[in-house]
Parts: sequence; C-alpha cells; structure tokens
Amino acid sequence: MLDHPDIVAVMVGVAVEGPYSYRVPAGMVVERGAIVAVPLGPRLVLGVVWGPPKDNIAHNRLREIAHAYDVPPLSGELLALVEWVARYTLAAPGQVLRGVLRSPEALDAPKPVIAYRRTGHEPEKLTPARLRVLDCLMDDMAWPKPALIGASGVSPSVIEGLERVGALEKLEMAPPPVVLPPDPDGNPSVLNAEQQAALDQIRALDPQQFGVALLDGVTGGGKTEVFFEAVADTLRAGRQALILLPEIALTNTFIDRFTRRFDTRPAEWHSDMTPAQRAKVWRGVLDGTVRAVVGARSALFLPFRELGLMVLDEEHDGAYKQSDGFTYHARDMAIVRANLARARVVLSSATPSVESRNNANQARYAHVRLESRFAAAAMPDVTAIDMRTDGPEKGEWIAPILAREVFAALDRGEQALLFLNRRGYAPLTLCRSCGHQYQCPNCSAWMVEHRFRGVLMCHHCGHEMRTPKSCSACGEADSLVAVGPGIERIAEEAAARFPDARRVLLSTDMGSHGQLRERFAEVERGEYDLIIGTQLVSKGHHFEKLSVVGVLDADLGLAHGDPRAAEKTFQILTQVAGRAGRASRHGKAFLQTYHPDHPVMKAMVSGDREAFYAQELLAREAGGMPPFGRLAALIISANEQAGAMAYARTLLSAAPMAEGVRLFGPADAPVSMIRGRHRVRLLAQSGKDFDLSGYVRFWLASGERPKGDIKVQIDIDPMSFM
DNA sequence: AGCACGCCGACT
DNA sequence: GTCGGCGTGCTC
Repeated sequence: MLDHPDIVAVMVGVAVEGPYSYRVPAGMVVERGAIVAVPLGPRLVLGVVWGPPKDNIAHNRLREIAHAYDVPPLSGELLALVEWVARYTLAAPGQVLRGVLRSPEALDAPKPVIAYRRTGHEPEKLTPARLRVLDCLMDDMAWPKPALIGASGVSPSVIEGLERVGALEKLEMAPPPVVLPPDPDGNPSVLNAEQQAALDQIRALDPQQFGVALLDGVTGGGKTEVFFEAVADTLRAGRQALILLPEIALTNTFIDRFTRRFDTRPAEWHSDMTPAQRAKVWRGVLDGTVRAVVGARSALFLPFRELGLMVLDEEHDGAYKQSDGFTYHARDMAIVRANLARARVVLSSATPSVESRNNANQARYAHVRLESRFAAAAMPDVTAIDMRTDGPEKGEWIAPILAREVFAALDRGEQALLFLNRRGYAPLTLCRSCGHQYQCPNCSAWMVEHRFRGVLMCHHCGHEMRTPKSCSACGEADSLVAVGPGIERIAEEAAARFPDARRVLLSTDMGSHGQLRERFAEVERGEYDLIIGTQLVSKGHHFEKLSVVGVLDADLGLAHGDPRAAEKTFQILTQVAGRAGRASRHGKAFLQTYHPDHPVMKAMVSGDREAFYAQELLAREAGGMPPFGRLAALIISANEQAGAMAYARTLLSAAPMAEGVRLFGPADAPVSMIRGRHRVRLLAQSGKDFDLSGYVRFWLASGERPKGDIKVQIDIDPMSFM
C-alpha cells in the first residue's frame, strides 16, 4: 500500500496554493517527482507527484491521473527548491513549478531521425537525380534524410521514389544528443600562479557539501579560466554544472571560450531559443545526457538531477533580480538550490554585491581574490573631472580635458569610449515659447526624444509619438528645445568634434540583437576608433585597442534616494572604466561629475575599492539596510491614485504588530504612475534574522482582500525602490 | 493560468 | 425583454 499508493498529491503547474489529490489508475506506478498530466476543471494540465495526499478531500471528488510521462522523476532537491522559492517570494508553488515545466514538448518521446540506406536492389529506371542519391550511399551507411538531400541536391520526392521501388530502405534512428559531452580535459588554460592559487581555494571546498566561493577579481584578471577549471572538476566527478550569466552577457564570445576549453559547444538556455531547442536541452538536462549548461536567469530551474556546481558570472548584476511570473533573485535562489543539492557555488565578479562581500567578510563564503590583471595590464588611471569648474561650454557635454584625451588616443591609433547610461537624444523636451514639457500620458515620466527615429518615447511603457514640428500646447512653430543629453546627442557632438574618427553608436534601440552583435564584432576587430554607448558596452566585451574611457555623467543613478544607489554606481563605473587598457596598454578613465567628493568618486579615483565596501557596509549597518536587515516592498496599484492610497492605508492599519518590524508609507512610488496605473508603496523593514516573508504573508492574509482594480505586488529584497 | 458563472448597459 | 462586458472565484 505504501509502495503503490492509490491517492497521491500532485502539484499542478497553475497558480494554486498547494497540491491537489488525484487517484492513481490501476496499473500506473508513480513516484515522488514523476511528471504527469492531470485533469483540472475542463482541461489537462501538467503536474508533478508531490508525495502522499495532504488534504482529505471527499473520495467522490477525486479524479484520476491521466498520464504519467516516461521521463526520469524530478529530483527531491528541485521539489524542495520550488517550495522554498514559493514560500520566500510569496508566489504560489504551482506558479514556481511552471518555471520548472517550461518545455512541455520535452516530455514527448524525442522525434526519431529518418535515415535511408541502400538495399542493394538496383532501380529499373536510373535518372541522373537517382544516381546522385545512390552515389552518396555507396558506403552502405545510413544517411539522415536532410543530409542526403543536401549532399545529392535532389528533392525529397526522388528519395521517396527510390524507397517505393525498393532501392532504399527507411530507418528511424535515435536523434543525436543536443550537445556532445564537454571534455573536462579538452584545452585547459595555463593558469598563472595567482589563478592557480584561486583555483586551489575553490577546490578546498568539499565537493560533496554545500559551499560558496566569491571569486572577486578585477576585470581582465582571468576569472573565467579559473571557474572553467571548477566546472571541469565537477564534470570529472560525474556531476552536472550550470553557468549563469546575465542575459545580455550571453554572447558568442563566451560560448566560444567554453567551446575552446571543453572541445564542444555548451548546451544553452536563454530567451531567444526556439521551443524545439529548448525541449532538447531540457530533456537532456533531465535524463543526464547534458552535463553542462550556460544559461540566463531561468536556467536556475532546469531539472538537473546531479547538480554539482553553479557559477554565477557577474554575480552583482541587477538583471539577476527580475520577474518571470514571480519575482526572484537568481543569485540568492541559486545558493538555496546549491544548499539543497549539496552543490558548490562560485560567485564571480569584479565588483561583488555588498551582500556577497559581507558574506565573504563573515567567512560564510570563501573569499577568493584575483588582484593583478591578466597579461600585466593594470587597472586604468581614473580621473574625476569636476563639472563645476572644468565642465564643457554651454550646449556641449564633453569636457575639454576629456576631449583632449580622446584626441590623443585617436592619434596613437587606439580606441576611445564615450559612455552615457541614457538612451535617446534628450531626456526632456520643452517649448521655449510656452514652457510646455512633454510628458507620457500613461506614466509619470518625461517623453524622451529619439532623434534617430524621429519620435518622442516613454522609457517606462514604450508610448511613442512623432516628434512634433510645432508645440502641441501653444502651436508655436520650431519652439521645441531638447534639454539634457542622451547618447544620440553625445554621438552628434562627437561627430562634430572628432569628424575623422570612425564612430559607432551602441545602444539597445539602435538595432536588433543580431545587428548589435555584428557591431560588437566589428568593434572587436578594430573597425572603429570611437565607441559611443550606453550600459550595453559595459558588459562582457573585450576591446583590445581601447585605452580611454569617458563617463559623461558619472552622477547618473546617485540621485534617486535608492538604498543601492551608491553600490550600483560604483559597480557600473568600475565596469565601464575597466574596459580601458585591457591588453598591454595602460588605460585612462575620466568621470565627469558634479560631486567629486562623493565616496563613490573618491573610491574610483584612488582605486581603493576596499574603502568603498567598508564605508558602504558601515552605512548599511547604521540604517539597518541589507545585508544587516531585510526589506519587503508592497506596491499597490490602481487606476486612481486615491483608490491605491486608500487601500494602502487600510492595509497598513491591518498590519500585525511584530517586534522588530518597522513599516513605512504609504507613499507614492518613485515612478508614481506606469501604464496608466497609479502606484503607492508600503515598505517593511526588519532585522536580518526575522522571517519577513512569513510576516508579509500573514499580514496580507489578515488584511482586507484587494477589490476591483487594486493590485498588490510583493517584492521581497527589493533591489530598487521603483 | 483558463474557464465558467454572474450581475449591469445597448440592441433586434 | 436578451447579448455580452469582464470582475470574481474555482479547479483534486
């Protein structure tokens, strides 16, 4: 009876609060983790057998499991992860499970490959096309149909004709694995002494136990080579490895490096894969034929059964915290998964998050440092340009000091980069005549001019309008002025100042994924002298000839009253400055700032990152901010501001008393309206050892449920206060 | 997530 | 008098 229970709990891939009970039909055997199809209301849904039934539902309401798929069961570790993530993020476990069952196609038997072989029978009619096909098959080997068509240059009907007359025999072959197993001994890099020491430190973690290493080393210090060897160790030990990257860093360059090291391409997992590719990788991960995956955030939920190592490259990157139906931080959840799977984690970054640095300081993580730059290049010299005294002429954005340095670099035949983390031409457009300012009708945000495309655009909801010729408020012609710079305006100024330089503008809205990829390849080949770009250029690219970097507005991002503003600014400035002087060149970086005395700027100029982390940790501790405290944001949205505010007040008054919890708000969220929805924010803050998720769950359950158009969105560990 | 049920405005 | 708008709630 225990071995073959006739009723089991099944978690369905639907946003319900817990598993439902189903009858196991006679003759079906299912175990915990088995993937099944069950009837739910009028339709069939995917689900996973969770264990013995939890509730005691009336026998006559039970329905039968419709189908058990012929695939290995999900690991207990993955089921536990689903429950943990659901608990922590306040998502329904069924919704988190949906993130696991991402590829329903993967559950069906893989399609066999149709192949053909000669039978020996010669056809009576031998046309030239038939002859070409038979020539290909002279060796009596079976050829897959597409390969045969390609090699002989005939249409499928010729092959089918040959089959009909008995000259060819059709075979169904098992499909080839989606990727070949990576070879841990393929082409190991020769590690320098420091890299070897770093690897030894990672190897000192017990591979059979949970453990985290923070691989903390400057850009270009050779972190990738080190964690590749940790991946190789994992593969040799017969366990699977996952390398997570921020989506934008998932470039061909990285895939190529993996391919070179392991003699075969890695399995990939990211948003622009076809369902068929997805299915092959998902299935391979589950049945163990795929041993290593390089993927974006959501790869965290792939059905590994033998996970031994996770690497998070650029672990500080904000892109790891996003919503895929529910909001989670992939770095934090990776650590949870590793703990459940008794696996190791390598967090890699040149600018670790304050959280990870704190964990390393507290010896919860092994702190593995790579101080010197690979190939003897040093971190660039960083200079702050005080915009109050050394700023550019009115109407210009490039300070004279920076312009001189760019000229000098171009003269030496090197590359220069002008960086501004703001898309478009100008962030604000107003009428000189009546003062009208163009604002998005749906959001509390200015319309940003994109001169290249001839539109004004809202960066929050995507609302667009043609850039008007005359003011839409007072009708005055040619009265609109652009206020402030966006990257397109910098490109315009650069064209005027450096007319002979081969220039390229890199911004997400300047082309498709593929076009941008091509631009980056051209830059790497040295086809441009002057690169003008947004955040896009700060990640994962190696520009060998780049020696001068200018950050046009280093203060951007400091203003928002965001608890992570200083950290984020420090990280992006370090990443951008680190683009300079990667090979043997000595690089220079210039920060245009109105606050040269700000701790972030001082840390950048002195190159003393330790001072920055020390100071930031002190400030966080003083404010009870993460990692010394916990935060949860409740964003209440409604069509009317008053409705959102009224509900927020009701909710606040229903908040249970708890020692050590402080509540703030309600207040308008920093972007108080997005897509026509007004947003109000409540904030809960607690000590770090308090179950804040549990508190918020209890709070919401005891409060009045939101009615009508009111929505409550929970963000545990918010990364920004948007 | 779907899909049905149910209670208020413009039509043959 | 009905068709249908999508708000609310349920699915073992």
